[in-house]
Amino acid sequence: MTIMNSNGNLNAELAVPEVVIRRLPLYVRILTQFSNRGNQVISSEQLGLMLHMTPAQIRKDLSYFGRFGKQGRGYDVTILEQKLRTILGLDRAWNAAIIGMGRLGRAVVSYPGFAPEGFNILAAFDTNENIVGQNISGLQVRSISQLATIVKKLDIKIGIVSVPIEHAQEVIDTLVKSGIKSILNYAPLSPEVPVNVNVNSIDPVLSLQSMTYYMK
Amino acid sequence: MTIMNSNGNLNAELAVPEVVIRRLPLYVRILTQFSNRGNQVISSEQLGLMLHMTPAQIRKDLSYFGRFGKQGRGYDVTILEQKLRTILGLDRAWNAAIIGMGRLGRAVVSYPGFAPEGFNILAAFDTNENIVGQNISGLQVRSISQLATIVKKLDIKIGIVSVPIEHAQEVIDTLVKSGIKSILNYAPLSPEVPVNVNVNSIDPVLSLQSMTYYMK
DNA sequence: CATGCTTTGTGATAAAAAGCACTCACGCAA
DNA sequence: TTGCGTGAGTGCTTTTTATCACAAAGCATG
Repeated sequence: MTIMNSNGNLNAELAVPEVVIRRLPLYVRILTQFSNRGNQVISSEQLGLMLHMTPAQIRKDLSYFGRFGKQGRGYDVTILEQKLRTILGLDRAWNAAIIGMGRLGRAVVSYPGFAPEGFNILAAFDTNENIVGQNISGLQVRSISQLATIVKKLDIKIGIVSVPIEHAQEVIDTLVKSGIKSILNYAPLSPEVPVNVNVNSIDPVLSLQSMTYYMK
Repeated sequence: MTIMNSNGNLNAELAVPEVVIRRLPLYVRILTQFSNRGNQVISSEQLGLMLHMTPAQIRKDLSYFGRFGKQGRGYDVTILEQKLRTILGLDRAWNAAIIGMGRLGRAVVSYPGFAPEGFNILAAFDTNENIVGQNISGLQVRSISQLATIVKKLDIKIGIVSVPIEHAQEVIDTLVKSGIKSILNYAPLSPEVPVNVNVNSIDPVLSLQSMTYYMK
């Protein structure tokens, strides 16, 4: 992609702030809803109302990637959705593997929200020999020793970590060694990873623990 | 609490930024680990290493609430942990109710991470008459029509929403009407709530959708 | 095809957050 | 006791993020 920066220099790809990237999926979600309701055009004001943000912020965010709107009119819902999906890499499917098939892991693989968005959990792993070999939600649980092989064979790009905290860092190291660059982590720790690896942690307890501050 | 601000005015309680509040539970977590390993003192540098943040930021964050450290030495692990727990309101237990006892709701109530941190899910609700009356993980599922009554009776302060997106806003409205001020939301939407109500959403799909941006 | 209304895209400005760097308190050792 | 090394607390600076406000573009209407 070629982007012109404010000095007029070509090919000086300006880094898009991570906060902006984290908001794009929200826009995609609203656009999908809007298009399902049959709307063809949406304004930054409408988007802002639905997401509780200012229209200016939405326009700024979008302006990092191009000019998608029409003055006096707004954005074409379908086109903008498609553009954002392409920018985010959501115009294709992504294969994932999950490590840790205890209660949490079982819940994650049975969660019906991933597949419709193109995230396919194709392999499940565990260290516990009692669990290895079991069939859970259509997935044959494999030994973690096979991770690297399967990652290559099935073109897996995302690792989902749902092991107890004691094993989490070790499992993450194994994922990194297998070439995984994106990790969704359910264990309550701040893992150590190389800079070129992306970890995103899901931690409902942290959410609760900050909410209580305001409950007095 | 009495705080002196930079102008020397007393009782001018300065608002603590929300980002700071969201980081405090991370500090608590590390302090607990540290104290379990038998360490008595920790420095902002050590904390920063474990959490991948600068020592200066940690000291700044803590300085919103008081002076807890000793120069040349660091922070007393136990004392700091206790102070932060008190600040966050974690020196007591909090009762929660969950609404939506489908697959996701079942996973949430069986998650063993809440109770040890003092978050007790004392009641479960659903709209589906086939589910109401069932006993799930020791909880008798009740009809949503009883929500307000039970919230009062059991002193419930937190609502956990694990219903499908179609019912989420409606359920959240019901929680708000019952006097709930803190909501942990698992449904993929940005809910509409009054300003005095706090919603925190857990959304693994959004995490994945922003990670894919960097996977190219 | 002019006029008015709407809404984008974006420099400029403001606000918020993070980081720097220095002073001074504390502990320890000689 | 004095001197040294360490690390907290904090004013100041820098960086990042959000908001403002306005020119220009598009559409509708007569």
